[in-house]
Amino acid sequence: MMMGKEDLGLSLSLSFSAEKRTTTINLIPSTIISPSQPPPSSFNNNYWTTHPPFPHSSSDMKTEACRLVETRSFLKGIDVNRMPATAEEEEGGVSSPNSTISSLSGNKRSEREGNCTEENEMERASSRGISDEEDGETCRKKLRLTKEQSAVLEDSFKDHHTLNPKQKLALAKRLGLRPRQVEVWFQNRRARTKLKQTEVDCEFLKRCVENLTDENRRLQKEVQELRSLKHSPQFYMQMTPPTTLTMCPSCECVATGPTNTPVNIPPHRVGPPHQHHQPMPLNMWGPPSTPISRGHYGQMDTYPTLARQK
DNA sequence: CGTGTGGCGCGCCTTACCTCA
DNA sequence: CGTGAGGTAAGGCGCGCCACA
Repeated sequence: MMMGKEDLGLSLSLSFSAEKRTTTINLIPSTIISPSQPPPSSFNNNYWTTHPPFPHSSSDMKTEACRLVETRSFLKGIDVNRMPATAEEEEGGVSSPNSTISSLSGNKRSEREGNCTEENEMERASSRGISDEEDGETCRKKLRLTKEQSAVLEDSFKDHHTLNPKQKLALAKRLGLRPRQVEVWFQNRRARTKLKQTEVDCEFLKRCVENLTDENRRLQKEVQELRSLKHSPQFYMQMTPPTTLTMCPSCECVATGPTNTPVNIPPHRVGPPHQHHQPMPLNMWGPPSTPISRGHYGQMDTYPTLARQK
């Protein structure tokens, strides 16, 4: 259901061609995933192909690598995520497709606030060894997931980047978390993933810019050389007037004068006499009358019309 | 069948907390 | 021990989708 939105994001992300998108996507697993972490199976799934990149800070590149380090600290603290009392109640409410979370998010704010102020918070606070006084002051207490919880969530994330209510409930129950916590974790995880994707895409774009700049330089240099060649008298003397040159639009063979005798016939075109189409004038000194794709240019060392004259 | 409404999940941005150097 | 930076759980808000009246 969110795919539409994500697809929209994709179109917003980068104005890549489809090919480039593919290329970018292929870059991801090796760049994003920390060396100690195998690429998640979901990379082949759908996420990367449907999730767009956006420019963000570069700091998040470290996130994944830091995750392992960071989880160290999880074990240091007390397990603050014991199954809250309300979790069971929430599960009990799952009878409709909307289920728990729906009922939770139905009153999202009140639910969150309610959880914060009542027994959940009490339990969380007590599990962290926080006194009641502290607990009463602020309802927002940072909960750190344990290493095991994070690992399970990561595994689950590899399978699917979104959870349906049943999966969420099951996961929450398994981890001893509130469904809302699981939901939040997945939301944040998706955000982190997207951030990293953006980083990769930015790098890719940078390389593209560099390559294009280089190529632009090269082409300008080439134009310079050709211009100087053009003004060389020796060059003129060896040439028939450009206006007499014609090229068959079909086979692209160059013919000179009214005889239409093709010159410079490519080896692969040697064969039965070719019926040339209406010859088109070949202007050697200006740009091609019809745009030529980069790919076409890329196959040649120099400007196409001149290349044929060599 | 088109329309208004409420529920729900998500993305995005932000805040608050936590850990570490 | 204090402090700033970085990471992350969670809050808030808006949006789109869907079911239903």
